[in-house]
Amino acid sequence: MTEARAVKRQARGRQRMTDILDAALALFAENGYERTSTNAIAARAGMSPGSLYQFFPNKEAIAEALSGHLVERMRAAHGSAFDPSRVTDLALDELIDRIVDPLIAFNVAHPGAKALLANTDLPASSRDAARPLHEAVAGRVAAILAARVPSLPAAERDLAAMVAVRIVAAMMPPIVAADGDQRRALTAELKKALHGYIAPLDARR
Amino acid sequence: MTEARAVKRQARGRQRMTDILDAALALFAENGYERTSTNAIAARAGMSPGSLYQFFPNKEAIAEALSGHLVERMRAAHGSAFDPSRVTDLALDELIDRIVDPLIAFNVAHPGAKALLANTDLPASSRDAARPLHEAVAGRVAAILAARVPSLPAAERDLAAMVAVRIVAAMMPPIVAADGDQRRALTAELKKALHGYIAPLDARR
Amino acid sequence: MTEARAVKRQARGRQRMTDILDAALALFAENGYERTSTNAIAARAGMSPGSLYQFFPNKEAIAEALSGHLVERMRAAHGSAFDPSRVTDLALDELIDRIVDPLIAFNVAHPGAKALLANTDLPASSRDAARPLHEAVAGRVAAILAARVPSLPAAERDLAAMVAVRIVAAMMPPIVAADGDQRRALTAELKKALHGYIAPLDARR
Amino acid sequence: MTEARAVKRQARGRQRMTDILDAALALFAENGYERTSTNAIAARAGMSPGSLYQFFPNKEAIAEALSGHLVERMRAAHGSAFDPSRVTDLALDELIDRIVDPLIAFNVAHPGAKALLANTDLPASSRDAARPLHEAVAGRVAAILAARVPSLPAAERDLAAMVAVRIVAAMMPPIVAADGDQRRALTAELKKALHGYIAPLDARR
DNA sequence: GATGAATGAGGATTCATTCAT
DNA sequence: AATGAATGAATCCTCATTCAT
Repeated sequence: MTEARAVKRQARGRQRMTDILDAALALFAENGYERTSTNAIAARAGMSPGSLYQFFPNKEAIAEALSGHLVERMRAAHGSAFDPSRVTDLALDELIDRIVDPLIAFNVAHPGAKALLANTDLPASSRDAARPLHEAVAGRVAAILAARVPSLPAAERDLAAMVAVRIVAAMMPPIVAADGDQRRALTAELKKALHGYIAPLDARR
Repeated sequence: MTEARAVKRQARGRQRMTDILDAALALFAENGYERTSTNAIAARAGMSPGSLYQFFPNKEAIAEALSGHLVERMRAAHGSAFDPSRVTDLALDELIDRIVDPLIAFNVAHPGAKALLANTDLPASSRDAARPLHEAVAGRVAAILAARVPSLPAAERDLAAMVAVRIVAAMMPPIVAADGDQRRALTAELKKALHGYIAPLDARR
Repeated sequence: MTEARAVKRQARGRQRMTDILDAALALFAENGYERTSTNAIAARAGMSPGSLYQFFPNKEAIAEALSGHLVERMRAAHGSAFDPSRVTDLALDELIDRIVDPLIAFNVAHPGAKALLANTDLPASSRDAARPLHEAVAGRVAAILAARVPSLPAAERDLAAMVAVRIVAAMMPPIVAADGDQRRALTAELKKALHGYIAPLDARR
Repeated sequence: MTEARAVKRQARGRQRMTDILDAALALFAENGYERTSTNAIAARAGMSPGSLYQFFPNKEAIAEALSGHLVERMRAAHGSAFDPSRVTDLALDELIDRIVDPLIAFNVAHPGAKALLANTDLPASSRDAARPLHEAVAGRVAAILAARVPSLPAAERDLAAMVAVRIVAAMMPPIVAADGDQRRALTAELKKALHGYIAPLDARR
């Protein structure tokens, strides 16, 4: 069947795209965006440069797609980790655990991610590769705040969510780089910081 | 006088070095380290490529010197801003104001600084261009904490200082980018976050 | 056929390498190694600078390959020119003719060769580009001497071969530069010089 | 006195020129002509680049002057070494000793000389930097031959002188590079070669 | 005369991208 | 669709030479 073949082709195409993104993630993390050549990405992905350009029109597009890909994966990892409807039942510390722990787990699992996402070393267009991700997480946090403190004005709430996310992002690199007790200690500090910042708001409910 | 001439020459040399660093700061901030060519730096600094290389042996050295330069300037801006001996007399909020406000003023005055200093986009050697700066500030913060809460174990204190500095650094880009009310609002949030994190420690004194 | 294509590709690759070496030989001979730019080599070879670097990792490698190439070609030209087993039957003058004439023919055919091979103007690594060639020829000469004068101690024989080769090399530039009667006259002198040097040794057999 | 001052100035000028040539000789010998920068020559000569250009209009002129300088020095070294009027009284071997030994002594004393003089690594114009020197020595040899074998046609005699000089030049590098027994052995071979070549001519007297 | 800072053209090399096969 | 050879603009850096002091 022509259709079956088309399906297979598409599947194969998706796989090759994923290969490219995986290769790019690894190489960007190792050497940075600029110091990674498209030829190197193609080679690591097991294809020719020409093939790579059948999936992405240029290097920048790879960075953009990669960041989108990571956002999705992180969203997935995070979203499934706790039940948003029960958010109001939880103690603040418990809530923070449920938000922060999966984020850390994800970043530990994809150590390249932070390198890419925290990065200024990107062409202007994808400079804020991290933004969609930040916004995705901030949106969740804002939603949670809205649920817990319905009286909080939207502007205040969104601002607080943004700040919280920035604090998390700021602590992520040393957390990922550390391990064992070090990582636990840093994680504890991050949670203290979040608690200190959010508790006054949370108290208003 | 030969001596007078030597003095003038040196002054001119220093000026040209500063021109280079200014040009580099501007261009690194605009386009990142890798996307900035040494020829472009020379042109922006009003000199030929050859002249630039009379002051710096290579591109990397420019980045390093620039980061050192910024660290010094920031240290100066910050250090002179308040009297460390009176640190124990101040209310925590007052203290936070005195630490944070000059940092923000400096970063606003040198909008390139954060781009460079927060940056991963640097050759390995100067990769952590920001570290000396972070450490300088963290050191000050740790000293202040030590003065205010002598009972605090050194390790705990240094960790807290590091976290505080990271929170400040994390909030700097949007603060610098914003202005007017926006900037004031963001600054207020930063201070709330610092307060929330530090108050429990500060209470132990 | 994939195989046919691969074969064709390889042939093309070899041709392009030869083009590069030919261009380099011509330009090195005209202007010397240092004054020859890789871009000029590429242009003369009818390709872009980038292509050149697909065949050689750097300029030095071109010089090395070129010298190897010339050595091989000269060895071929020389080696096939007379039958080594009959060496003992020949009169000395006849022998000298059979050695010298093909060397001259080769150098006349590749006027760049001497320029490159006699050359000190080379990066240290290929500085003695001429050595393998000298050694190749000296080795042949030594073998011939060994065959003709078995009683000759090896050290003496090798030394004599080296000297003979140096005499030949020393006379090559004017011989190549001259032509007609001039060249014949110079060639005759070279042969006289070789005869005068070797005859006493040869007499010992 | 103005005149005394002028004399002193000139002496000083000559000294500085000599300094430049010495520096150039050393550096050319170490790194070759192209890899030696005029700035390096000036520095080694203890002056500024600007001053160097008061004595020589460009780099090439330094090479040319250097070669002229060496020719003169070699001529001096050689010329004073034996009495040309007694040339006919000497045995051939004795004659060869008296010609060759001072040449070797000179080259050993100025190891840079051969590097420069044998060199193809020079801009076209001074490419044959060695020619004047070769010609100077060849002229002496021709004169000696003329004195010993008056019947020898001029053309034949000049050709023989040229060949003899080339043989000497060809053996000079290994002789200079060797030392002790090695050098003695190589020198002996050189003399054998000269003897073998010249004896038939010399016999005609 | 001397200085040495300044110049800027030029050179080796890399790499994002294209295109003939 | 895939390949990988080919491209050539762009990069960092050097150095012969000039010129204001």
